[in-house]
Amino acid sequence: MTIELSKGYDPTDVEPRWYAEWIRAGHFNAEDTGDAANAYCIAIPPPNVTGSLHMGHALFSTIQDALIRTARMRGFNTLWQPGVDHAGIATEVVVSRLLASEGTSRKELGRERFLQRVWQWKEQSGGRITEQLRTMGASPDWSRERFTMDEQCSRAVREAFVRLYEEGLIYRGERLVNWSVKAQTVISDLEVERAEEDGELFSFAYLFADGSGEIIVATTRPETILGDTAVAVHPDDPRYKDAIGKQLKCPFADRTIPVIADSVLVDMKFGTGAVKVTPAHDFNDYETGRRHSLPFINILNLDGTLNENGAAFAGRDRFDARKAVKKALDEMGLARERKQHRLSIAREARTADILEPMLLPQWYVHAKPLADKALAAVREGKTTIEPEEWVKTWEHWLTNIQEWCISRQLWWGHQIPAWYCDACKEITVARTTPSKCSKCGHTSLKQESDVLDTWFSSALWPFSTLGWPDKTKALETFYPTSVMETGYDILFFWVARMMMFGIHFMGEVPFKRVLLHGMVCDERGEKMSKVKGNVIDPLHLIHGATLPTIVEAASQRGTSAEDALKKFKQCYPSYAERGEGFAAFGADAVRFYLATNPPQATRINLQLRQVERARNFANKLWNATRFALPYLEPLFDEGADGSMPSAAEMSPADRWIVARLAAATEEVNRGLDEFRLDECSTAIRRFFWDELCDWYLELSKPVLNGADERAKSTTRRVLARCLEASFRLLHPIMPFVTEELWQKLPASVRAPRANGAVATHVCVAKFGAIGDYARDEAAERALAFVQGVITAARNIRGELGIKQKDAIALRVRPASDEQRALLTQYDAQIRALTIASGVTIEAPGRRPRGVGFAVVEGAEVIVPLAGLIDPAAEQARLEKEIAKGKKDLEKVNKQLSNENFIARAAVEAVQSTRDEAASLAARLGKLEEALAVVREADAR
RNA sequence: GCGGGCAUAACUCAGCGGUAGAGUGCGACCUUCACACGGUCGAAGUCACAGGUUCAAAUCCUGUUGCCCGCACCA
Repeated sequence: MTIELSKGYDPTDVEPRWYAEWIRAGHFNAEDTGDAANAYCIAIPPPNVTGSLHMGHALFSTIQDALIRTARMRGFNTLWQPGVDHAGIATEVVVSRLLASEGTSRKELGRERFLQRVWQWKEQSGGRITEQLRTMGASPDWSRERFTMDEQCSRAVREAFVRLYEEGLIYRGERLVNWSVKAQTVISDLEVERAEEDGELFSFAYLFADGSGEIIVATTRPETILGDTAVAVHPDDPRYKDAIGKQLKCPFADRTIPVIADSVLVDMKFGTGAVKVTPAHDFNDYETGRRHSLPFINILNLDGTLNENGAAFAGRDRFDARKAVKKALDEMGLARERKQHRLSIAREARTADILEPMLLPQWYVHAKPLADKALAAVREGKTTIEPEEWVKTWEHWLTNIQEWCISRQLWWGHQIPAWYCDACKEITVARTTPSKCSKCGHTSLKQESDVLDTWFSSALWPFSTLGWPDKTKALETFYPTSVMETGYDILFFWVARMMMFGIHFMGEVPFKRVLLHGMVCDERGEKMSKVKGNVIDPLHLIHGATLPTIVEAASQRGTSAEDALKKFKQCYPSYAERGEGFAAFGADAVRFYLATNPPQATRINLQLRQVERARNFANKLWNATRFALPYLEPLFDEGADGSMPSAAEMSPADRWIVARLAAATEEVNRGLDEFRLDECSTAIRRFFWDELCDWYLELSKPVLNGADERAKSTTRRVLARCLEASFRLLHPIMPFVTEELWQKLPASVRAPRANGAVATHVCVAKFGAIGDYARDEAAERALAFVQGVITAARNIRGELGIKQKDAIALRVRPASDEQRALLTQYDAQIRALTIASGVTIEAPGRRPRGVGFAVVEGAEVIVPLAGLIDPAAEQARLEKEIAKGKKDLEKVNKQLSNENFIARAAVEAVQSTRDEAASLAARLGKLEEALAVVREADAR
């Protein structure tokens, strides 16, 4: 039987096939065994139901899938818990837009019909991302997919809310919150996006009520004058000493406000040193208001218009009112100065609406006691955070924890299970809809219309998905989960809150390790956004796309093709200059590329050429296998022995490659355990490409094509085993190509499952473990010599410009019997790889004239140049070598002449330096002798 | 303002106490029967700057400069 592979690897053909096959085989399914010791679990950071795959998802799915696949191959009962969250604001925005396009609105439909509509939208177009994760090769247990709004998660949310309320950790209170007029809801402090923008600082005068003059204050929001309840000055400010305590006239209302002294709010050096105080519409003023017991005057309606406190401006929109107030002050002769001013503006992320601080009753979680426990858990090592740079940030945030506002004025979400009694106004909080008031027994109850923050349900995710509040077998098996892997940017949003709730409700941390990754940015390090026109769709990299398609997807709708292309080229200069689209690089390539980035990087600057490089690596795997398969034919026979040969049977090259495999296996395992996928990918790439392909395959060719059947059999098995082992090591990062190629190998060389049973797929074959293969120092030394001779000869060829077609008559003078034997054994290989007509073993004696010369491990490599090139060219090359050798030797000698070094450095350090000096000196001596010969020849 | 991080080859980044590494890019040569998505050879770095600790510092400490990220402030 002969398996023929096409010349190049085509991921588009391979990837979908294997995904379907894995699912069919049920390999991703976990079991609720109750055996926690053998369980491995990661709860997916649930993507938004509105979302579609972006680079961030591609990154997390690559990392988590690699960890999950490794654990599965190692024989753990592995659960990657999938699901999406309901994304309160985002979903309402999406569906509201849809409704607007249909000429209707949320309000028009009413709560019930609106929610029906959202569910309908969710069924049709929500959760597209879970399909896309399949394209990435992600291997969660899809049979357990959860949604934060499904029955199970909703029950957990109600239970959590009620318990926290009963424990006094949830309360309703009136505080200043960030109100979004456009989104019609409050948002939490964490979700506020601040940016510097240009604005105007407007100054005007407050007149004293007694007519004794004025105080000038400045503001960027003149309409808030209507809510002012004081003007503050610094108590130490001599300018205003007499003003303190006096009353000022409100320009638009029939009331007066006091001048107060406050050293916290007022910076004497800023502006006039006097500040208007609007406690109901500014966070600092709010605190000031509380300190001085000032009245809180709310001037805004929820729709952003001014309310009855807005006097003449009542009913006008906040921004109209601003203009009108300025004009009015102008007309009253109170306006003083206008100047351009940079200020930081708070906006809501989804709608870009300017947020208004407003005084509204909301529900809060009293976070402090929960945060203390989360803090302690990390300090006590119950949960580790990696990379550890983030621990300080974690500590800082949790020690300064703010109350968590959990109510949102949305319809889409978990409606708060609190009921207000019409009769006594008391609040009844209950798991199921109560029939009467818990206080007065009245039956006229109305449920709180607000819903909970999406993060509230997400915070329960690691255990709500496993069946909490019931005591389930799944919880017993998989809680605490093994790892939480996510972007550092949601350390607070999510990780901290999961920790708080996990510890509180489960009595145990929700995960043992927190692994954080960075943000995928464009080539220049800019965050991806449609505004910048630098968004890359991972699916375009996977399936291929033309440049116009890529560019169109990169930018906002409505951007001209020309502009979009210009922006794109700026963001990806090194790639865009080619003017090409993407070939279908495949999910494996995208994964491999993403895995090469170290986890400490807060930014991963997308290098499109590197994705290409990763694709090339897949092709390399393919072609190495394509080369090997015909030679492996005997291993396909019934009952063929595909075992790894014993060391005694193997040649030095065989032992060497197995030793290198052992090293790679070690590095890959270490990399995985230390959350360093970059080191895994480097190690496996180096082993496969630089060692297996560049050396072992080349050295094996003469053996495989030769007549020595025993050597052939050994090499065949070593080669097959190395390929097989490589595919297993690489599988967690490049699942598709490794599965495809592993399946093509003879069954006789394929590893079984971790439990010894036959593995039908590489995705369940035993993962390579440290100790599976033997290190072999003698073989490494031997091959260093053989490779050294070949490299030296190639170097002479290359530097002296010997033509490829010209064979050299290589001569080597070995420094030991071992070297002599290796030269004989690898005669064919050395000839082939250096394009030599022969390798003559040179007896000791005088150096011949007219040769290229090099020293390798004490042996002399001699390349006669007669008839090929002018031997004089060798002089320059030798001089360069000698100069380099002298410099190295000088450095080492200097160190050895330092008495302190000899006396104080570690014994091994001194010895290795001495050895180094000796070998450098010997080498230099030989090179100098060779140079002398060249000069002599030249002089004649 | 407070806190954190980063400065290493043209680019993107590893290395974090014992003679400077990778990939890309660059230059030269090669279509040799796995792969041009390839092969061989080569050029390229006072490891930001200034001090200190050490026998030894890219690596540890201090300071300076320049970037970046949080948090706060910006009337």
